[in-house]
Amino acid sequence: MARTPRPSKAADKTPARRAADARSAARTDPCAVEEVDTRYLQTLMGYNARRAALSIIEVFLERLAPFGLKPVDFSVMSTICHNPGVTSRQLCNTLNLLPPNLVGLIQSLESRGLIERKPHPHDGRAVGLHPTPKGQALMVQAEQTATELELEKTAKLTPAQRKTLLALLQKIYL
Amino acid sequence: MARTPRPSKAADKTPARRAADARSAARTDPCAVEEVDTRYLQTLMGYNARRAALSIIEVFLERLAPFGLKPVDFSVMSTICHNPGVTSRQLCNTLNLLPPNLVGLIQSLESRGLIERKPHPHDGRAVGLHPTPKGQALMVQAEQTATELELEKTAKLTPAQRKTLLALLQKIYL
DNA sequence: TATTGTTATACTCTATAACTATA
DNA sequence: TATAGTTATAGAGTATAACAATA
Repeated sequence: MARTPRPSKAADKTPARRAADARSAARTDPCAVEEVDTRYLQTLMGYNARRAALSIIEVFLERLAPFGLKPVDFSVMSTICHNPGVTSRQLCNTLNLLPPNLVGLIQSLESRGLIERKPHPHDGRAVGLHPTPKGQALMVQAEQTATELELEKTAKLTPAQRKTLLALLQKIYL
Repeated sequence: MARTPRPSKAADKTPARRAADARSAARTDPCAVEEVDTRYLQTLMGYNARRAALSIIEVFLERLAPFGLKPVDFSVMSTICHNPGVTSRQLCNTLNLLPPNLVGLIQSLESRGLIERKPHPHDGRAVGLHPTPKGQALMVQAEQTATELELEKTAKLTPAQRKTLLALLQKIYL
């Protein structure tokens, strides 16, 4: 998954120096690139948010594999545990999932004995999703594992920076 | 892609009304969930970064569609334009892509006349990738469009907050 | 008529193994 | 032997259309 990019050697060159290199290269060596300049992409929030998310998800997949949970499974199970009786439709709206893609996931969680489906008290069309004791026990461990790896992946941030980052990201998608 | 969550019918209930419903539900209706609690997920950087990234990418796909560019195409073309002569391997290392997935992408960009492949001056195995004038002209417009939509999607942030957010995200994945 | 949940299905994205040509 | 690029392919993730049951 992660191809570790190695540190750039010329990252501390000034723009002027870099331009001069490019001009001189244009004479003797018009094609070779020493260091890849990604300064423009790094000004884009979408690019940076995606790279950061994938960097965390990569470790998430490894650490949560023993629980048989991928990111979407995890978010669904966590939401069911914190909201017993929630419906599929509510999960879709909350987690930005599509109903057809949730069907197999719910069936899988049910067949593993992690959740139960009960009739909804007010709406005969809907089905309430409830965690089983087994599911709850699993998620206590899974959430702890997730929280731990998150702290590792954000180790370069102070607690205040971490809190700031969470709040600013929510300003984008909420 | 974007499931525009349509406004829920109960979304305009007052907090007081909502709380009253919840209390009454707690007695007579133990299974129905009024509001979905996502406070735990919101403490996870991976969750928030992914949601923010997808929120931006959703608009990115719409706005960049006229240019025939998806996020990865865009990042590859942008990197080629800012680094004429860059190789596929360098693109993979820089953008965290896998070589086999880049092959078809490069061929597509070449067949569209946006880039040219030239022999690498020092390494007979490698191929230098160069933007054509057509490709450069396209990317000037595409980057401007991307920058504009990014500013829209981060409109709730002050310029200082935006700068902070970019720097903190890079602390995670770089 | 609108909504919940479902089925079937297609499309995109990403990942792995193996090959070639060159260093 | 190691690396750049490629081929073929498999798997996961995400998308749309249409249907049955209920409101």
